[in-house]
Amino acid sequence: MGTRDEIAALPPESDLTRADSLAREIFSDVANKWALLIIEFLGIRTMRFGELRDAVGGISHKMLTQNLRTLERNGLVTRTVHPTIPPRVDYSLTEAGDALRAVVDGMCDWTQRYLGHIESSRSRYDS
Amino acid sequence: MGTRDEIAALPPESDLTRADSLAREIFSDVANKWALLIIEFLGIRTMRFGELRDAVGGISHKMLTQNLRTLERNGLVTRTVHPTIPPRVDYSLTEAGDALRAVVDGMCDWTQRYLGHIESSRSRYDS
DNA sequence: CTGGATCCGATACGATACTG
DNA sequence: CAGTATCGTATCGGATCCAG
Repeated sequence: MGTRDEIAALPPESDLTRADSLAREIFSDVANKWALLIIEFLGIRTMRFGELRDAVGGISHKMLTQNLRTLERNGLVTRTVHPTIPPRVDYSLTEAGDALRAVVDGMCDWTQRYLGHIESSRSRYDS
Repeated sequence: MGTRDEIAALPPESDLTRADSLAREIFSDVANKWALLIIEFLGIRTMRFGELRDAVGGISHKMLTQNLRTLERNGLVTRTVHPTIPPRVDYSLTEAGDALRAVVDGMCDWTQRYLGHIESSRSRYDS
């Protein structure tokens, strides 16, 4: 009765189609360059603020603190302050953070694997 | 003779530590909210420009075209123009794009799984 | 319908200076 | 050493108008 076409034309289904606004917000929080890089490097081992800055590389003091605060608020990173002089602060992944790290690992692997493919695609496109 | 401590203090190893600037640039291209959402939805099926805009939701005309161009340039998305009136343009994932989609799927799963965890962590942090 | 161009506000980001 | 605050600048991103 003409409904087949309409069904076929319906919007697609996926986790994010069904997701509420909170899921979208979290996805946006997490799907950003600095947050993922921080997760990736903290996955190697617990690090101090300065170590993390050097490891990530190219991130400013301000962006690092800002992203670490968001990560801490979302419960992906724990912040341990040692009341010494000079102060020492250790950052490490929570269980949730480590689970995300596994995903980011996959993304790093993907980047390595398709590096050449992407490079040649770019030169083709730019010509 | 005292080198053990220095070795222990060396920067950590990881795919991204060894990565050259190109890998970093690609990672930055890919690790952004809109690009990942587009990849995720195109993974369901080939879509036209308008369908994709509706599916992603909340993305502006400008951001969609802009991100699609970058995705196309990097060889993650193919753009097929049908010379009809009105014009019809289909977007779909390449093999590289589909490989990335698998990673993004993992990220969507992660979001769903830790949604409650993150929500409670936030209220704890905000108090 | 798709897509480019432009204007304009929001915010991401870097540099710097200051505190404990 | 770690963190906050402030100031510019650059890029992000939305709204709108016009063209094929």
